[in-house]
Amino acid sequence: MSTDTDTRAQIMDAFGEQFSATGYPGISLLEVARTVGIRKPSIYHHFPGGKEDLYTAVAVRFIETTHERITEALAEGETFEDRLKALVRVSVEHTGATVSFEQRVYDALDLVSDETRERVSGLYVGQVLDPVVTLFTEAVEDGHVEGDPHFLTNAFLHLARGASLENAGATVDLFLNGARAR
Amino acid sequence: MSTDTDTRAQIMDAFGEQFSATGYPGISLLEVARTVGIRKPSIYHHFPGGKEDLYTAVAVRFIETTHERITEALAEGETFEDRLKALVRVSVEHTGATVSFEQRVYDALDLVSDETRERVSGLYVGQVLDPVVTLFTEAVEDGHVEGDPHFLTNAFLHLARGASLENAGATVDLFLNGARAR
DNA sequence: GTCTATAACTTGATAGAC
DNA sequence: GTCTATCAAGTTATAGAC
Repeated sequence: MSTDTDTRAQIMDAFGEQFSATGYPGISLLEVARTVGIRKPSIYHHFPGGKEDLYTAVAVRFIETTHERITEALAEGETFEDRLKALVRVSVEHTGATVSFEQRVYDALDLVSDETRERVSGLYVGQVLDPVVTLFTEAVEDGHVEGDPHFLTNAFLHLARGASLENAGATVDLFLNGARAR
Repeated sequence: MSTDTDTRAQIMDAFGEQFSATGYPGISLLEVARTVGIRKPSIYHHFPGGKEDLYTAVAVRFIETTHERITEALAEGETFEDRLKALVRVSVEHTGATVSFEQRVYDALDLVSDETRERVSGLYVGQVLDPVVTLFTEAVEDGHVEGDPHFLTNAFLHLARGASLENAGATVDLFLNGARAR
Protein backbone atom coordinates (compact mmCIF):
# COMPACT_ATOMS: atom_id res chain seq x y z
CA MET A 1 0.00 0.00 0.00
CA SER A 2 1.22 3.47 -0.83
CA THR A 3 1.72 6.13 1.79
CA ASP A 4 -0.67 8.27 -0.25
CA THR A 5 -3.88 7.45 1.51
CA ASP A 6 -2.08 7.52 4.83
CA THR A 7 -0.81 11.08 4.39
CA ARG A 8 -4.18 12.13 3.07
CA ALA A 9 -5.87 10.74 6.15
CA GLN A 10 -3.32 12.41 8.43
CA ILE A 11 -3.98 15.76 6.77
CA MET A 12 -7.71 15.30 7.27
CA ASP A 13 -7.20 14.34 10.91
CA ALA A 14 -5.03 17.36 11.64
CA PHE A 15 -7.45 19.63 9.83
CA GLY A 16 -10.37 18.15 11.74
CA GLU A 17 -8.70 18.71 15.07
CA GLN A 18 -7.98 22.37 14.35
CA PHE A 19 -11.42 22.76 12.84
CA SER A 20 -12.98 21.44 16.02
CA ALA A 21 -10.94 23.83 18.15
CA THR A 22 -11.22 27.09 16.22
CA GLY A 23 -13.76 26.68 13.41
CA TYR A 24 -13.22 27.26 9.72
CA PRO A 25 -11.66 30.75 9.71
CA GLY A 26 -9.24 29.86 12.48
CA ILE A 27 -7.54 27.02 10.63
CA SER A 28 -3.99 27.48 9.39
CA LEU A 29 -2.88 25.14 6.63
CA LEU A 30 0.70 25.82 7.70
CA GLU A 31 -0.14 24.51 11.15
CA VAL A 32 -1.89 21.52 9.61
CA ALA A 33 1.21 20.74 7.55
CA ARG A 34 3.45 21.08 10.61
CA THR A 35 1.26 18.70 12.59
CA VAL A 36 1.46 16.08 9.86
CA GLY A 37 5.17 16.66 9.35
CA ILE A 38 5.11 17.84 5.74
CA ARG A 39 5.45 21.18 3.96
CA LYS A 40 2.40 23.24 3.17
CA PRO A 41 2.49 22.84 -0.65
CA SER A 42 2.16 19.07 -0.21
CA ILE A 43 -1.35 19.60 1.09
CA TYR A 44 -2.30 20.96 -2.33
CA HIS A 45 -1.28 17.72 -3.99
CA HIS A 46 -3.86 15.81 -1.95
CA PHE A 47 -6.43 18.62 -1.88
CA PRO A 48 -6.03 20.82 -4.99
CA GLY A 49 -8.91 23.03 -3.87
CA GLY A 50 -7.03 23.97 -0.68
CA LYS A 51 -8.88 24.87 2.49
CA GLU A 52 -12.40 24.49 1.13
CA ASP A 53 -11.53 21.19 -0.51
CA LEU A 54 -10.26 19.92 2.83
CA TYR A 55 -13.36 21.17 4.61
CA THR A 56 -15.56 19.28 2.16
CA ALA A 57 -13.64 16.05 2.62
CA VAL A 58 -13.68 16.29 6.41
CA ALA A 59 -17.35 17.28 6.53
CA VAL A 60 -18.38 14.45 4.20
CA ARG A 61 -16.40 11.94 6.22
CA PHE A 62 -18.00 13.20 9.44
CA ILE A 63 -21.50 13.05 8.00
CA GLU A 64 -21.02 9.53 6.66
CA THR A 65 -19.60 8.34 9.97
CA THR A 66 -22.51 9.95 11.79
CA HIS A 67 -24.94 8.28 9.39
CA GLU A 68 -23.43 4.90 10.20
CA ARG A 69 -23.63 5.52 13.94
CA ILE A 70 -27.22 6.65 13.68
CA THR A 71 -28.14 3.60 11.63
CA GLU A 72 -26.45 1.35 14.20
CA ALA A 73 -28.14 3.17 17.07
CA LEU A 74 -31.57 2.78 15.49
CA ALA A 75 -30.93 -0.90 14.78
CA GLU A 76 -29.60 -1.86 18.20
CA GLY A 77 -32.54 -0.51 20.19
CA GLU A 78 -35.49 -2.79 20.74
CA THR A 79 -38.05 -0.26 21.90
CA PHE A 80 -38.62 3.29 20.69
CA GLU A 81 -37.31 4.59 23.99
CA ASP A 82 -34.10 2.57 23.66
CA ARG A 83 -33.55 3.97 20.20
CA LEU A 84 -33.87 7.51 21.52
CA LYS A 85 -31.33 6.78 24.25
CA ALA A 86 -28.92 5.39 21.67
CA LEU A 87 -29.38 8.55 19.58
CA VAL A 88 -28.56 10.73 22.58
CA ARG A 89 -25.37 8.76 23.10
CA VAL A 90 -24.37 9.29 19.46
CA SER A 91 -24.96 13.01 19.91
CA VAL A 92 -22.94 13.11 23.13
CA GLU A 93 -19.97 11.39 21.49
CA HIS A 94 -19.88 14.11 18.87
CA THR A 95 -19.93 16.94 21.36
CA GLY A 96 -16.43 18.29 21.84
CA ALA A 97 -15.16 20.75 24.39
CA THR A 98 -17.20 23.87 23.86
CA VAL A 99 -18.88 23.33 20.54
CA SER A 100 -19.73 20.16 18.67
CA PHE A 101 -18.10 19.15 15.42
CA GLU A 102 -21.57 19.09 13.93
CA GLN A 103 -22.06 22.72 14.88
CA ARG A 104 -18.69 23.60 13.31
CA VAL A 105 -19.64 21.91 10.05
CA TYR A 106 -23.01 23.64 9.96
CA ASP A 107 -21.43 26.92 10.97
CA ALA A 108 -18.89 26.97 8.14
CA LEU A 109 -21.59 26.62 5.47
CA ASP A 110 -21.97 30.39 5.30
CA LEU A 111 -18.28 30.82 4.56
CA VAL A 112 -17.85 28.44 1.63
CA SER A 113 -18.94 28.47 -2.00
CA ASP A 114 -22.50 27.73 -3.08
CA GLU A 115 -21.49 24.37 -4.54
CA THR A 116 -19.82 23.20 -1.34
CA ARG A 117 -22.67 24.48 0.80
CA GLU A 118 -25.31 22.69 -1.25
CA ARG A 119 -23.35 19.47 -1.36
CA VAL A 120 -22.58 19.34 2.37
CA SER A 121 -25.96 20.55 3.58
CA GLY A 122 -27.77 18.19 1.20
CA LEU A 123 -25.73 15.27 2.46
CA TYR A 124 -26.36 16.31 6.08
CA VAL A 125 -30.11 16.43 5.60
CA GLY A 126 -30.20 13.11 3.79
CA GLN A 127 -27.80 11.17 6.00
CA VAL A 128 -28.27 12.66 9.45
CA LEU A 129 -31.59 14.49 9.65
CA ASP A 130 -33.83 12.30 7.51
CA PRO A 131 -33.26 9.07 9.45
CA VAL A 132 -34.36 10.82 12.65
CA VAL A 133 -37.36 12.40 10.93
CA THR A 134 -38.31 8.95 9.66
CA LEU A 135 -38.01 7.53 13.18
CA PHE A 136 -40.39 10.18 14.53
CA THR A 137 -42.78 9.84 11.60
CA GLU A 138 -43.14 6.14 12.34
CA ALA A 139 -43.34 6.81 16.07
CA VAL A 140 -46.25 9.20 15.51
CA GLU A 141 -47.98 6.63 13.29
CA ASP A 142 -47.44 3.95 15.90
CA GLY A 143 -48.90 6.21 18.59
CA HIS A 144 -45.76 6.47 20.73
CA VAL A 145 -45.56 10.23 20.46
CA GLU A 146 -47.72 13.02 19.09
CA GLY A 147 -46.86 16.17 17.16
CA ASP A 148 -45.19 17.19 13.92
CA PRO A 149 -42.26 14.85 13.14
CA HIS A 150 -40.03 17.74 12.02
CA PHE A 151 -40.76 19.72 15.16
CA LEU A 152 -40.10 16.65 17.29
CA THR A 153 -36.84 15.91 15.45
CA ASN A 154 -35.56 19.44 15.90
CA ALA A 155 -36.56 19.57 19.56
CA PHE A 156 -35.07 16.17 20.33
CA LEU A 157 -31.74 16.90 18.63
CA HIS A 158 -31.40 20.22 20.45
CA LEU A 159 -32.20 18.53 23.73
CA ALA A 160 -29.70 15.76 22.97
CA ARG A 161 -27.01 18.36 22.30
CA GLY A 162 -27.17 19.41 25.94
CA ALA A 163 -27.04 15.89 27.32
CA SER A 164 -24.14 13.99 28.82
CA LEU A 165 -23.44 10.26 29.04
CA GLU A 166 -24.65 10.24 32.64
CA ASN A 167 -28.03 11.84 32.03
CA ALA A 168 -28.86 10.31 28.64
CA GLY A 169 -31.70 8.36 30.24
CA ALA A 170 -33.02 11.38 32.14
CA THR A 171 -32.93 13.43 28.93
CA VAL A 172 -35.03 10.91 27.02
CA ASP A 173 -37.40 10.70 29.97
CA LEU A 174 -37.76 14.47 29.98
CA PHE A 175 -38.43 14.47 26.26
CA LEU A 176 -41.12 11.80 26.50
CA ASN A 177 -42.80 12.69 29.79
CA GLY A 178 -41.95 16.33 30.41
CA ALA A 179 -40.67 18.08 33.51
CA ARG A 180 -44.09 18.66 35.08
CA ALA A 181 -44.40 17.24 38.57
CA ARG A 182 -46.79 14.32 38.76
CA MET B 1 -22.02 65.30 23.48
CA SER B 2 -18.72 64.23 22.01
CA THR B 3 -18.47 61.90 19.05
CA ASP B 4 -16.32 59.67 21.24
CA THR B 5 -18.96 57.39 22.62
CA ASP B 6 -20.66 57.34 19.26
CA THR B 7 -17.60 56.08 17.39
CA ARG B 8 -16.94 53.60 20.16
CA ALA B 9 -20.46 52.25 19.84
CA GLN B 10 -20.16 52.10 16.06
CA ILE B 11 -16.96 50.07 16.35
CA MET B 12 -18.64 47.67 18.74
CA ASP B 13 -21.64 47.33 16.43
CA ALA B 14 -19.48 46.59 13.39
CA PHE B 15 -17.39 44.14 15.38
CA GLY B 16 -20.52 42.43 16.68
CA GLU B 17 -21.93 41.99 13.21
CA GLN B 18 -18.77 40.38 11.88
CA PHE B 19 -18.43 38.36 15.05
CA SER B 20 -21.92 37.00 14.56
CA ALA B 21 -21.18 36.07 10.95
CA THR B 22 -17.74 34.48 11.21
CA GLY B 23 -16.84 34.03 14.87
CA TYR B 24 -13.78 35.35 16.66
CA PRO B 25 -10.97 34.16 14.35
CA GLY B 26 -12.77 35.37 11.24
CA ILE B 27 -12.93 39.00 12.30
CA SER B 28 -10.79 41.57 10.52
CA LEU B 29 -10.22 44.84 12.36
CA LEU B 30 -9.46 46.43 8.99
CA GLU B 31 -12.93 45.45 7.82
CA VAL B 32 -14.42 46.76 11.07
CA ALA B 33 -12.68 50.11 10.53
CA ARG B 34 -13.89 50.25 6.94
CA THR B 35 -17.47 49.63 8.01
CA VAL B 36 -17.33 52.42 10.56
CA GLY B 37 -15.57 54.75 8.15
CA ILE B 38 -12.32 55.25 10.05
CA ARG B 39 -8.74 53.96 9.73
CA LYS B 40 -7.67 50.87 11.59
CA PRO B 41 -5.30 52.56 14.08
CA SER B 42 -8.22 54.61 15.36
CA ILE B 43 -9.72 51.45 16.77
CA TYR B 44 -6.75 51.18 19.11
CA HIS B 45 -7.55 54.55 20.63
CA HIS B 46 -10.93 53.27 21.79
CA PHE B 47 -9.80 49.72 22.47
CA PRO B 48 -6.10 49.67 23.37
CA GLY B 49 -6.17 45.91 23.83
CA GLY B 50 -7.19 45.40 20.20
CA LYS B 51 -9.26 42.43 19.14
CA GLU B 52 -9.57 40.81 22.54
CA ASP B 53 -10.42 44.11 24.18
CA LEU B 54 -13.22 44.58 21.66
CA TYR B 55 -14.44 41.04 22.18
CA THR B 56 -14.66 41.64 25.92
CA ALA B 57 -16.63 44.86 25.49
CA VAL B 58 -19.06 43.31 23.02
CA ALA B 59 -19.50 40.15 25.09
CA VAL B 60 -20.10 42.13 28.29
CA ARG B 61 -22.63 44.36 26.55
CA PHE B 62 -24.43 41.31 25.15
CA ILE B 63 -24.52 39.55 28.50
CA GLU B 64 -25.85 42.63 30.28
CA THR B 65 -28.52 43.17 27.65
CA THR B 66 -29.48 39.52 27.89
CA HIS B 67 -29.66 39.82 31.66
CA GLU B 68 -32.08 42.73 31.33
CA ARG B 69 -34.26 40.86 28.87
CA ILE B 70 -34.33 37.79 31.09
CA THR B 71 -35.27 39.88 34.10
CA GLU B 72 -38.05 41.55 32.11
CA ALA B 73 -39.26 38.20 30.79
CA LEU B 74 -39.41 36.72 34.28
CA ALA B 75 -41.24 39.78 35.60
CA GLU B 76 -43.83 40.09 32.87
CA GLY B 77 -45.10 36.49 33.10
CA GLU B 78 -47.87 35.80 35.59
CA THR B 79 -47.67 32.02 35.71
CA PHE B 80 -44.59 29.78 35.61
CA GLU B 81 -45.61 28.63 32.15
CA ASP B 82 -45.84 32.22 30.88
CA ARG B 83 -42.38 32.93 32.21
CA LEU B 84 -40.97 29.96 30.33
CA LYS B 85 -42.60 31.15 27.11
CA ALA B 86 -41.10 34.60 27.60
CA LEU B 87 -37.68 33.01 28.12
CA VAL B 88 -38.01 31.07 24.89
CA ARG B 89 -38.80 34.30 23.07
CA VAL B 90 -35.68 35.94 24.52
CA SER B 91 -33.64 32.99 23.30
CA VAL B 92 -35.19 33.11 19.83
CA GLU B 93 -34.42 36.82 19.45
CA HIS B 94 -30.75 36.07 20.08
CA THR B 95 -30.56 33.34 17.51
CA GLY B 96 -28.98 34.64 14.31
CA ALA B 97 -28.70 32.96 10.95
CA THR B 98 -26.81 29.74 11.60
CA VAL B 99 -25.39 30.17 15.06
CA SER B 100 -26.51 32.33 17.95
CA PHE B 101 -24.52 35.26 19.28
CA GLU B 102 -24.52 33.51 22.61
CA GLN B 103 -22.85 30.48 21.05
CA ARG B 104 -20.25 32.75 19.41
CA VAL B 105 -19.42 34.37 22.74
CA TYR B 106 -19.14 31.02 24.48
CA ASP B 107 -17.18 29.60 21.58
CA ALA B 108 -14.49 32.29 21.62
CA LEU B 109 -13.67 31.67 25.28
CA ASP B 110 -11.11 29.03 24.31
CA LEU B 111 -9.29 31.52 22.10
CA VAL B 112 -8.77 34.39 24.52
CA SER B 113 -6.57 34.95 27.55
CA ASP B 114 -7.31 33.42 30.92
CA GLU B 115 -8.31 36.78 32.38
CA THR B 116 -10.82 37.52 29.64
CA ARG B 117 -12.23 34.01 29.76
CA GLU B 118 -12.77 34.12 33.51
CA ARG B 119 -14.32 37.55 33.41
CA VAL B 120 -16.73 36.81 30.56
CA SER B 121 -17.70 33.32 31.65
CA GLY B 122 -18.17 34.47 35.23
CA LEU B 123 -20.43 37.27 34.12
CA TYR B 124 -22.37 34.87 31.87
CA VAL B 125 -23.02 32.44 34.68
CA GLY B 126 -24.06 35.17 37.10
CA GLN B 127 -26.20 37.25 34.76
CA VAL B 128 -27.69 34.72 32.35
CA LEU B 129 -27.50 31.25 33.83
CA ASP B 130 -28.15 31.90 37.51
CA PRO B 131 -31.52 33.67 37.05
CA VAL B 132 -32.81 30.67 35.13
CA VAL B 133 -31.43 28.24 37.70
CA THR B 134 -33.17 30.29 40.40
CA LEU B 135 -36.43 30.14 38.46
CA PHE B 136 -36.24 26.35 38.26
CA THR B 137 -35.14 26.01 41.88
CA GLU B 138 -38.25 27.88 42.97
CA ALA B 139 -40.41 25.98 40.50
CA VAL B 140 -39.23 22.69 41.98
CA GLU B 141 -39.94 23.98 45.50
CA ASP B 142 -43.40 25.13 44.44
CA GLY B 143 -44.10 21.74 42.91
CA HIS B 144 -44.49 22.93 39.32
CA VAL B 145 -41.72 20.70 38.00
CA GLU B 146 -39.52 17.94 39.34
CA GLY B 147 -35.84 17.17 38.86
CA ASP B 148 -32.47 18.79 39.43
CA PRO B 149 -32.66 22.57 38.76
CA HIS B 150 -29.32 22.59 36.92
CA PHE B 151 -30.34 19.70 34.71
CA LEU B 152 -33.67 21.37 34.00
CA THR B 153 -31.99 24.70 33.21
CA ASN B 154 -29.55 23.10 30.79
CA ALA B 155 -32.26 21.05 29.09
CA PHE B 156 -34.65 23.97 28.81
CA LEU B 157 -32.06 26.34 27.36
CA HIS B 158 -30.96 23.77 24.77
CA LEU B 159 -34.57 23.16 23.84
CA ALA B 160 -35.22 26.91 23.61
CA ARG B 161 -32.23 27.27 21.27
CA GLY B 162 -34.06 25.17 18.69
CA ALA B 163 -37.33 27.04 18.97
CA SER B 164 -38.84 29.70 16.72
CA LEU B 165 -41.29 32.49 17.43
CA GLU B 166 -44.10 30.40 15.98
CA ASN B 167 -43.56 27.31 18.09
CA ALA B 168 -42.52 28.95 21.37
CA GLY B 169 -45.72 27.73 22.99
CA ALA B 170 -45.36 24.21 21.61
CA THR B 171 -41.76 24.10 22.85
CA VAL B 172 -42.75 25.00 26.41
CA ASP B 173 -45.58 22.47 26.23
CA LEU B 174 -43.15 19.78 25.10
CA PHE B 175 -40.80 20.68 27.94
CA LEU B 176 -43.52 20.51 30.59
CA ASN B 177 -45.65 17.63 29.32
CA GLY B 178 -43.38 15.62 27.05
CA ALA B 179 -43.95 14.25 23.56
CA ARG B 180 -45.60 11.00 24.67
CA ALA B 181 -49.04 10.46 23.16
CA ARG B 182 -51.82 10.64 25.71
C1' DG C 1 -9.52 61.54 17.96
C1' DT C 2 -8.03 60.51 13.81
C1' DC C 3 -4.62 60.26 10.72
C1' DT C 4 -0.19 58.36 7.67
C1' DA C 5 3.32 55.20 7.65
C1' DT C 6 5.31 51.12 8.81
C1' DA C 7 6.92 47.01 11.31
C1' DA C 8 6.62 42.16 11.76
C1' DC C 9 4.25 38.40 10.60
C1' DT C 10 0.76 34.91 8.72
C1' DT C 11 -2.42 33.69 5.38
C1' DG C 12 -3.83 30.78 1.07
C1' DA C 13 -1.98 29.50 -3.09
C1' DT C 14 1.26 28.47 -7.24
C1' DA C 15 5.49 27.28 -10.20
C1' DG C 16 8.73 24.23 -11.00
C1' DA C 17 12.74 21.12 -9.49
C1' DC C 18 13.63 16.38 -8.05
C1' DG D 1 4.57 12.76 -3.73
C1' DT D 2 7.25 15.97 -1.63
C1' DC D 3 10.16 19.53 -1.87
C1' DT D 4 12.26 24.82 -2.21
C1' DA D 5 11.14 29.24 -3.37
C1' DT D 6 8.08 32.73 -3.95
C1' DC D 7 3.83 35.46 -4.32
C1' DA D 8 0.26 38.87 -3.27
C1' DA D 9 -2.64 39.93 0.19
C1' DG D 10 -3.98 39.66 4.53
C1' DT D 11 -3.27 40.14 9.81
C1' DT D 12 -2.46 42.70 14.55
C1' DA D 13 -0.22 46.32 16.40
C1' DT D 14 2.70 50.61 17.19
C1' DA D 15 5.04 55.33 16.52
C1' DG D 16 4.39 59.72 15.75
C1' DA D 17 2.25 63.81 13.04
C1' DC D 18 -1.72 66.91 13.17
